[in-house]
Parts: sequence; structure tokens; C-alpha cells
Amino acid sequence: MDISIVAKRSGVPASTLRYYEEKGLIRSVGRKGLRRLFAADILERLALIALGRVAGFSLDEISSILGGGDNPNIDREMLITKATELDRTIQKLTDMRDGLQHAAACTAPSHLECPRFRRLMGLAASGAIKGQPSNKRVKQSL
Amino acid sequence: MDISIVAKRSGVPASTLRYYEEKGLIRSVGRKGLRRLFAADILERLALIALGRVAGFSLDEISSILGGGDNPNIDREMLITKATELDRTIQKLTDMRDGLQHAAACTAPSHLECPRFRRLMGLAASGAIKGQPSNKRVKQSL
DNA sequence: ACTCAACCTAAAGTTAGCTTTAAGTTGCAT
DNA sequence: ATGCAACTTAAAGCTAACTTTAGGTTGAGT
Repeated sequence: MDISIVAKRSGVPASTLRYYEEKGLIRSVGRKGLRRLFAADILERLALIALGRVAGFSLDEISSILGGGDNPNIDREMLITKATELDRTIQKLTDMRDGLQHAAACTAPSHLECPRFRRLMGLAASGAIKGQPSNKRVKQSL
Repeated sequence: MDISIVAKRSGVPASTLRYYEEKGLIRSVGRKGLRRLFAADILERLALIALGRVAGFSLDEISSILGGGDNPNIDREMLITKATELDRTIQKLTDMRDGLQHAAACTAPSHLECPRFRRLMGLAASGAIKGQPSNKRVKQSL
């Protein structure tokens, strides 16, 4: 497949595909003149990459997870770790959402006088609800 | 208060305080020689800013929300909007978390053979679970 | 054969939110 | 009066994940 076909089918721009290849996330199987040719399974690979991105992995993490070969063989423990991490994020965002909803409905003359809003401020300021600090090294598999 | 005092009490680095002032997010009330002096209410302002950041607002958004004056007067409708946005993000992350948990427990020989995992891949690839900005955050560098 | 849209590469630019650096100034303790 | 830690500014640097640009090449349709 030509790069434009891959771009069209995957929704990933050609420039990004070239960038991913340069980073080692994907590979092309040959050239037709200068032009890259991709195998059909590139689409699956791109879907995996998209999944990883949505789950909160960096491209470098995804790269080490998927490895260079054809058989991804994803570490299950890492999935658990990521799920747990996501869970923490969800809790925080939920707190935040509830706090915002309350603040919107609150009858206090100013938000600064609403105890709940103030509590939220305090939490944010103290870093207690600061998002996922995931910088965990993902194990190099394969 | 001296900038170092504000930094210590708020947890916000002096460099960031200067940056915030430059952006118009906060103001100092005067100078002692070259050195900035901050009023006591700066701490409350910083807490509000922290709250906004955690809620997923950009600094520019926070700036226009809080305004230049002393009385924040936060728009309640905007809080609702943001809460709704957060809610969508939460839904997506929840789907993601459940999918990851399943994939971790799944007995299929390869993840690529697990229908649920594949569904997740498809969703991610189609952009159906691409998050709004609040999901996005990077702190800690180096 | 000729045209040209689509491809190619390398490098620079983008965005956000800061941090770091370099060079200079100064309040305060001794 | 002196030393120096802590402040000051402007500008450059950093990270991630791309995108854009500039200049060059080419496969394929007419």
C-alpha cells in the first residue's frame, strides 16, 4: 500500500506515518522508487498505537511495548498498572466534576464564600488532585 | 510578601510566579528596590489558578475567567460546561480502564485474538475515544 | 515524451507551560 | 562597609508529538 492509502484508511496523516517510521514505531516493507510501501497489517499496528495513545502511553512507551517484531505480546501486568493509574485519574476527575457542578449550583454570593469551592481550591493548590504522574519505565519486552 | 515567601507558601516556583505575572495572571503590588512585593491575597489567586489548571483550563482561559480585577465572579454556566466536558472524559477513561482490565484478564492466546480488545482498538483508531484536553497534562520533566 | 500530483528528505517551526541561563543589581547580616 | 545570597531581566531552552517548509524526485496518466 502506498502511504496515501494508509493515511486514508487509518486516518493518520502521511506526515505522521513518516514520523512514526522514523521513530521506529512502524515500518514500511519496501519502496517503489522513492515511495514507501506498507504491508496490510500496518493498519492493525496503527490501531494498537492509537489505543496506547488513548490509554495514556507515550510513543516511546508504546514503542517498547510493541517491540520491533510482528508479534506484540503485550505484558498483562502492565495493562493492570495502566488500568489502576487510569482509575486514579478517573477518581480525581470525578471529584473535580462534582465540585464544579456544586459550585455552579451553589447559592453562596461568591464562589470564594462557598466552603465546598474553597475546599476544592485547597485540594488543587496542594496538588492532591494533580493528574497522573505516570513516568513509569515500561519494561522492554521481546 | 517577597517572592520567595509566596513560592514557599504556595508551592509555586518563583520562576513560575514571574511567568504568571508576565502573562497577566497575577500581579505584584509594588517593589522593594527591584524586588517584587505580593499582597496576601495572592495565595487565594494562586489556589484559583491551580483549581482551573486541574479542571482542564488553559492559562489563557483562566486569565479571561478571573479577569484583571480582584473580584473573580466566575461564570456558572461555564462551570457547567466544563463539568460536562469532564464527564465525557470520565466516560471515555472508564471505558478504557474496563477494556484494559479485561484485556489483562482475558484468556485469549494473544490480545489480537480477543474480540473485546479488538473492539477497543477499533474505537481508539476511529477516534471515538479521543479525549478532550483535560485528559492531557504533562508535568515533571527530565 | 511530457506533465504534474504525489511522493521524498532534512530541518525548522508549532504549542503550552514552564525552566534555565547569563549578566547584572541589591537588601541585609556581619 | 562589605560580602553574598537572593533577587532582577531578557532571551533561550525544554518536552512531546507532530506539522510545515523548502527543495528535489518520480510514477503514472495523456
